[in-house]
Formats: sequence, structure tokens, C-alpha cells
Amino acid sequence: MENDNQLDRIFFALSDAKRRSILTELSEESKSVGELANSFDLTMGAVSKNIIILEKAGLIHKSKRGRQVYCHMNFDIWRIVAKFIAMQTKFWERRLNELESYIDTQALGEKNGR
Amino acid sequence: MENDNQLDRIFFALSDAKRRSILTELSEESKSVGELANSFDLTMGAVSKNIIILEKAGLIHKSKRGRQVYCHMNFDIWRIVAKFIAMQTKFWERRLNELESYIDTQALGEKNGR
DNA sequence: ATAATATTTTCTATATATGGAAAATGACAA
DNA sequence: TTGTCATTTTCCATATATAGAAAATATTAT
Repeated sequence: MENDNQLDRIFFALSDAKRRSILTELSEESKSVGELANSFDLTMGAVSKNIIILEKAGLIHKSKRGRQVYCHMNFDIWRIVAKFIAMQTKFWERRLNELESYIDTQALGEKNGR
Repeated sequence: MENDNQLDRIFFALSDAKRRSILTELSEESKSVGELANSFDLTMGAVSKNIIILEKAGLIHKSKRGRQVYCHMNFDIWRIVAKFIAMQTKFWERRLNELESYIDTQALGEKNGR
């Protein structure tokens, strides 16, 4: 299963409260590494490293504006997580399948709209 | 956030492909530690340790039948994961909130029905 | 060119994760 | 009781994660 490593990286990235907080901030709005470092009690180096973990998991992506690096949430990656949940949970299966196809159409909209 | 450690444990438990495979097997049917050890190329000790990680995350629970320890999937724990996803993903928020209340009623049914 | 700013990388130390092998525990059977 | 089976625990070695501090890189400003 080639996709397994991707899930490994996603779930590992999510297994740390600091990284989840970073994601929560980024789900509000995109921020630079420095802005994120101010929000958390961490050096810039530490934040930078955590951001790389989130990036390798595909949960965020970066863009340069001047000397600042802005981090943006990748909303459509959550489709993979939802698919995994659907596989585990018999009860919700039908409901999550609906959700999944909804996400698929949203992901398309994302690619065209942003 | 007292709940953070719980999420840490859940996502960390899910960050390993072997443990996810164990969960997939258990979502089909409950199995003993030995049966699980046969399915994977691991010693019983190693499987036992991974099962403890899944247990501490609340993803499974155990029951003894004779000298065998049977592992059962905890379906309702996924509610917490779904809630986290909902917080991150603006687009699906409304859909996931529906899902969440569906899960809440299912979780109640679980407690009475099993 | 030089300085200042934002970020990444390197170095270092500490902590945690992992699994095998073997000892220990617990439960049943004769 | 003694032996056997299923599981857990301990011990050990190896690998990875983490963050701070300082050096390196890249970009803008003077």
C-alpha cells in the first residue's frame, strides 16, 4: 500500500498538540513562520522544523512573499483522513461515503478557485 | 486543554501502518492477541505492546476469555477525530456537524446495545 | 557593499519508540 | 502440583524525535 506512508506522515504530524495548534491558526488565516513562532513558546528554528513535518504530510504548503515564508492550510488533504475513518467505522459508513463524495467535489472547486 | 493528550495518543496510535492494520482487522471482527500476531510478521510481545498503545488511545478495549485476551474496536472514539477534522475544515463544517450529531446518537445506541 | 531581517540548517543533548529474546505472570489441564 | 499455553513484562540495542543555540542562507534596505 503505497498510500500508507502518506497516512503515517499525516497522523504523525497530527499527534503533536503544538502542530495541531499551528494547523488551527492556519485554518483561520495563512501566516508567516515568524508570526507562528510568536504565537507559541518556541524558537523560530523549532517552529520551522514542525512546519516541515506538516508540509511533508501534505497538510500545509508554503509560499514566499519577500523574505517571509507564508504557510497555508491544504484543505483537501483531509479527504484521505476521512476515507480512513470511513473504512474503520461500519456504523457511519454510508454517511461518510456521502461526505467523501461531497469532499471530492469540494476538492475540485478548491483547485479551480484558489 | 485536557483533551489534547487524548488526541495526541489517538493520532500517534494511528501513525503506524501496523497499528492501522490491526484496527482494520478488528473492525471486521474481534480477535485475540495471538491471532493478531499470526497475521503480522511480529512477535507476540511486539503485538502486545502495539495493542497497549491502541488501548491507551481508547481505540480498542480488551476482554479476557480463558487465557486469551480478545481485542475489540471502540467505534465511538472516532467521534473525537471527526470533531477535530470539523474544526480544521471550514468547507465541510456544516456537513461534519451533521455527521457529528449522527455520531452522538450512534454512540448512545452503542452504549445501550452492546 | 554592508547591515538588518526572516528562515533554515547544523550541532548537540535528551527523550521516546521499536522490536527481539527471554523471564515472569496468569489461566487452564492432567 | 506440575506442565502447558497465551500474554505481558523486562532487558537490551537501535532508531527517531525534539528543541535550543549558533552558524548559514536568502532577501530586502541603506
